[in-house]
Amino acid sequence: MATIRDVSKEAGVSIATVSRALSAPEKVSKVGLKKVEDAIAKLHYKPNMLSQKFRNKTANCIVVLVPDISNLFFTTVIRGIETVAQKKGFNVLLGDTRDSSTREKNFISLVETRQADGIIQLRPYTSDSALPMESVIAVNASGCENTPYPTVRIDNVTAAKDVTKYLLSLGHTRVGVISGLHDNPHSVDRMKGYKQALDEANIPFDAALISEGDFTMWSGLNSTEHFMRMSDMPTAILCMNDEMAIGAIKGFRRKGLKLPEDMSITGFDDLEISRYCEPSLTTVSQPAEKVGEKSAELLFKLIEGVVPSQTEYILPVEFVIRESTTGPRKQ
Amino acid sequence: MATIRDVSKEAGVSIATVSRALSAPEKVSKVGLKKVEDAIAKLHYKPNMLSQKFRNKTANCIVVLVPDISNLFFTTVIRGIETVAQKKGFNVLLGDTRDSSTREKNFISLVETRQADGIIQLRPYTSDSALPMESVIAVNASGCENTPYPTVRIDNVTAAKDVTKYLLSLGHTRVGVISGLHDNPHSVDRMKGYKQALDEANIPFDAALISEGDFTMWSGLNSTEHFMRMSDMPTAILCMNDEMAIGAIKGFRRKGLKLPEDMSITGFDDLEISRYCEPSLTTVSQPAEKVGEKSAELLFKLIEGVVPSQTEYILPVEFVIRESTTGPRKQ
DNA sequence: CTGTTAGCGCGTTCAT
DNA sequence: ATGAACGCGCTAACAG
Repeated sequence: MATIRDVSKEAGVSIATVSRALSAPEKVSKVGLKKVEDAIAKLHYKPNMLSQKFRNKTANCIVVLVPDISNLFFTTVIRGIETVAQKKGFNVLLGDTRDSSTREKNFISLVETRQADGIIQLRPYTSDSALPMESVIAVNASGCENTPYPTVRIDNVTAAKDVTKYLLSLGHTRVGVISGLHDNPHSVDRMKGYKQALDEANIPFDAALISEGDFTMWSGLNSTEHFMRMSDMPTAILCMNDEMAIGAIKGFRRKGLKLPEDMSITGFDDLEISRYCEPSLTTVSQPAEKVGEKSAELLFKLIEGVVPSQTEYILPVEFVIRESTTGPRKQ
Repeated sequence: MATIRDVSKEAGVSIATVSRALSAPEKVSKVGLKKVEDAIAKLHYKPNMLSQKFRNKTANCIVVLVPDISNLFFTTVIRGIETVAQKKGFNVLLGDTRDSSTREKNFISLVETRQADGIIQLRPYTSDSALPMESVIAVNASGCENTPYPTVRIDNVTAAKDVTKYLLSLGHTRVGVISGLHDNPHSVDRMKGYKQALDEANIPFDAALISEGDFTMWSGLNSTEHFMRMSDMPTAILCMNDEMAIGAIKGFRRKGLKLPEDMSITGFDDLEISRYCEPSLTTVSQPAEKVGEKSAELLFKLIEGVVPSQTEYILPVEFVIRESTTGPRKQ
């Protein structure tokens, strides 16, 4: 492993000249430059970035905290982050937390120990999330209401309210919900929107219409059991993400229901797959990649010490109507 | 930012003692340890890992080169890699190459500049992939036949052959293929298996039955146009991955075909979603997470300088029969 | 068990 | 335009 010293000897110049040739070539004479370049080529010299980082006290690296790397929504956000990081010359460290706070803490300590310069957290804030804001620069992507640090998010409440209103407008009066875990902030916000829509339509809230899932396809499928057992089944189900909606579709079909005639289903996220399922999914399209880009831009501003004009960005969503929703059957 | 020197002053001991207290506490007296611990707590000291890495000449970091981070198959492999890396105390840098060789080269140089200790490449080897093996420690996950460096893979040829044989055994005689790009090594290997099965059954190869896709759902859907225009359509289609199979299902359904009665479809990979589509997908289940784990274990051996007993691991696949295949309609 | 010393590879003064 | 010298924070000898 050739070092800068080896190059300087080979080129017959000082270390400082080699260093300058690399970082500020305009400050080096033509001949000097040539000698250095030749020596570098001959020795196959590559600067030791570990040393540079140490010297410059910057890791040029950010950590992305993701609860589940095999979740399509998250990976799309990550792609947006990657795009911006790339432009800035930063690397992205993968922090696959798997909902373990121990693992999360370990990744956070990467910043505290200078192995990374900042964090983007891809899960809604909860009070136990314990990001030590005083020692760590962080941005929350896909946040919720009341996130106490910089965040890029959508308006979950309004989005869920709009979906519910749409279902009501089709003539549904009993609208079921397959929610995420009840204490998940996304669940909380979306449930709030659902209730608001019911309220405005003077439809009483019925707890029996809520089935708690955990954002997985399996839990969506599983929830259909609950609804099928009801004597007065809902005619439409609002699912709090696309995965659960896909699971629900599978579940209802297995029971012999015709979709969407017997049951309207809506999702949330608009994964690419949702266009291809049968029936294709009516859902809320989140600008996942944009969320990633915006979060990264915000984080880099913070890292550079710029005080951003806003610390909360609410990105617009788009409600996409496809085949999985229709009016209720006439009794 | 407190340094080790600050701690040593605060504790009234030498720098070396602090260092030892951290890395080899058994070599420090109880009182010394206590003093150091108190000082650390008081100063909120966190060791500068950038410095440690520099000193130890190891980044404790590996790069995962992935063509597309929003591909479910890849992310599952990554999860396996992450698990093992975590155990080893290594971090995972995300190298989202997006099939750009420029980007790929940049990530490779992370190793050459000591920012990472090794690479796992999640795409089949091609001669242009240009991994400089002499200067970079690397493992290829999801490789193909004839990969010239350590690799963990499945037997694509046999797997595709088995799928084809299964379709033939159901009575299909015209079996179509939706392939990946024709020069993609996965496509090549799987096509080889397809042809072998035809050969053994004495069925002549018909180029008209091959439609070239690019492993995306969209290309799968698009390929159905080709088959629908044929006067003698195939009765079964082997898709070279699940995404294209899902796209194909959508396409055929739109044309009014009944699945699987009018057309049997098979996939490859066994994504989680494939269990939930309609009809659920008959496919080849790859041990994606295992592939990731095995690759990482192999890479760490290489990093540690251990000469592994094998440099090629072929992991078993499982053929999963679900609803998307049946015998051809009687004429 | 402890402290002193000498670098790791690089960038950056400050002279020349 | 160039070089000598210092130090970033830490670990690993060595000597005591």
